[in-house]
Amino acid sequence: MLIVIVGPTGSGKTSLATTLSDFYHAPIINADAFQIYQDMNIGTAKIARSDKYYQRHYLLDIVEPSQSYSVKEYQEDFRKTYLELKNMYQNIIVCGGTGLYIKAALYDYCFEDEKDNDVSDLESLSNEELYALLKKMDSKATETIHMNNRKRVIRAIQIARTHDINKSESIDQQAHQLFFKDETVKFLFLNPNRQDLYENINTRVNQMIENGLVNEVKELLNKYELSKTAQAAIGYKEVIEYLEGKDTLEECIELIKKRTRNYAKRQVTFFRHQLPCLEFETKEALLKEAMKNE
RNA sequence: GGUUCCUUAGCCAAGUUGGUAAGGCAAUUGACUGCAACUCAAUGAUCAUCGGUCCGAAUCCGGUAGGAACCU
Repeated sequence: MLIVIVGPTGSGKTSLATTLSDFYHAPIINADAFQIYQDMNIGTAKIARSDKYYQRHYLLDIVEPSQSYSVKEYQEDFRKTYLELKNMYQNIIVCGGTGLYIKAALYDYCFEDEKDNDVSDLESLSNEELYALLKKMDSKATETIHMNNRKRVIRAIQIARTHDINKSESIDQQAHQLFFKDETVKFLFLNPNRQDLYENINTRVNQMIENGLVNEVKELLNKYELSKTAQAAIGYKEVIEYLEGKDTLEECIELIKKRTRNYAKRQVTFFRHQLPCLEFETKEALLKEAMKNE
């Protein structure tokens, strides 16, 4: 059985996963886009290396912050790890907050090899022009992508002109079913009451600062040239701006809190609608379901 | 005590010669197939309050409440 635990940041997924890991004697595969990175610990609320449970986690610290990483790589890494673990364990836990990664890993999303992905020629075009262009190359994609969503419009154009089939066709070819067909998958969604969640996020950010987030970022900057993806992490990009003198520490902290709250909200929407989850407001309720029958 | 000024959605804030209120942030809801801790969309006020002038007032006049500055 595959037990997938999802929830917004600060909901308490990690401790849940630990409890279930004990109960089922199961390893935990990380499904968090930034815990993938080495040396990004405090800001991603990653379990400590010194923690006795650390060894049970997979796909933590597998990439250097100087490298970029994306869904495609995650899909590959996940599936490889899953197949290896499957030989040794009856149950496996997946735990994380990156909905897209989970969906791509578990469903039959299909990513082709990327060829020439230079889109600099598109950058000067207006949203309208881009949209018109996409309409010609993949008019169906136009139905689901909003004109103002530049990033997605450009990506769809890029797919259409570098691959044999465009984005819509690729999606239509998929069966939209679980990739590992003989596996039972349980999606459990921990969704605490909003107010509690936000309060928890606020105090957690304060703790990160107390635990030395600023220092972690300094060391990170010394050691690596951060990749575009690694730089995008909430908590890191804000501290970088603070270190550059663009913000006071106070403003920086408030910004991290705000962005984290916004992010948590988006996560909730994703889990609610994009994955077939059973939703629970408390850890206890979720555990009860997770430990049922077996 | 006196003079002047201010009061627009949870917060910041536009509002032109009076013709039924820009925008930003937050919040809520939603989208989501290669940067996803990303990117994007939708949703709210009758303008402190009472009264007056006017066909019509957030915009003009007066009272009340709250606030700011200066003066004594």
